Amino acid sequence: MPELPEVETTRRRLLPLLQGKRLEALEHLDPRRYRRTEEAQGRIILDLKRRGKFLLLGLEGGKELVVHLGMTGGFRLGPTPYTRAIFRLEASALYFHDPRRFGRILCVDQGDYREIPLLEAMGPEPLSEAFRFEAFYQGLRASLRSLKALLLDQRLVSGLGNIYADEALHQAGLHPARPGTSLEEGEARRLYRAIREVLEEALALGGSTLGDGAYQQPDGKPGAFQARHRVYARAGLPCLSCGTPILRLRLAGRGTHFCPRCQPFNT
DNA sequence: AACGTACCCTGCCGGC
DNA sequence: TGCCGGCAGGGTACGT
Repeated sequence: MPELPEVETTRRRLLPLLQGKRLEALEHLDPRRYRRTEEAQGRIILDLKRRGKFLLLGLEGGKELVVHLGMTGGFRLGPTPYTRAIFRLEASALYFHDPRRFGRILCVDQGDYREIPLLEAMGPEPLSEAFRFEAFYQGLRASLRSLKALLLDQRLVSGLGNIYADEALHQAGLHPARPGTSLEEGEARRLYRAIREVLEEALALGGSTLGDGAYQQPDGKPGAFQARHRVYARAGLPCLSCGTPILRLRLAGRGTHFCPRCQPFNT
């Protein structure tokens, strides 16, 4: 579920609750998904960073706790029927809520991501200076894969998931099935800009909360960006730009939404 | 190496 | 009403 805007919002809310606190215990009953957590126990939490959709808790003594929320993971201030792990702090606790159990927690030596190849291969942060148009364009041009698949891949650019990939492609006016090799420089430029704009706007609104409200912040607050979705989960509804019904197809194994008029395959 | 597909989990929703 | 298939925002493990 959570993509860059949701994970970054989570990081900002969590930081004041975690920084400088001692992680007295990390309780759970699932050593397969939450690995070596005992190595994190008893350590002071120094900082909380984000890389792509990963949260990175820096711990004293050179350890690091890597957290991925998966599709339905999130932190809560109190227990829920789907609490899978509990972070015990000195005078408080944080509850890791994850109905589908796709989330992962792993304690590593700081910066040692050999067990997490995706984190090692992670592309640049789209809202940072490290995201360079030239490298992005060359990466697109080098692949026959669809734009949708390339945006979800995390290696060309990090942090996009199904929602923001669809929204960025719509804003750029590009058909999600276009192969990377087919992009002209001006089209790639539009996509590059659209990615930054969509993510920035979503971040400013605290991300997206869909349907059952699976995603919310520790204090229970939902995001507000879902009201701004222009294609995602709008199959059959009129395009907000031109009125043509939004289409849905399966691409890179995921539901993909686009406007056939604003995002024609041929340019 | 680079693709696609199945799979991991659980809940919900629509159709019959 | 009840059941069943399909679907869901993430990533990985395979096969080709």
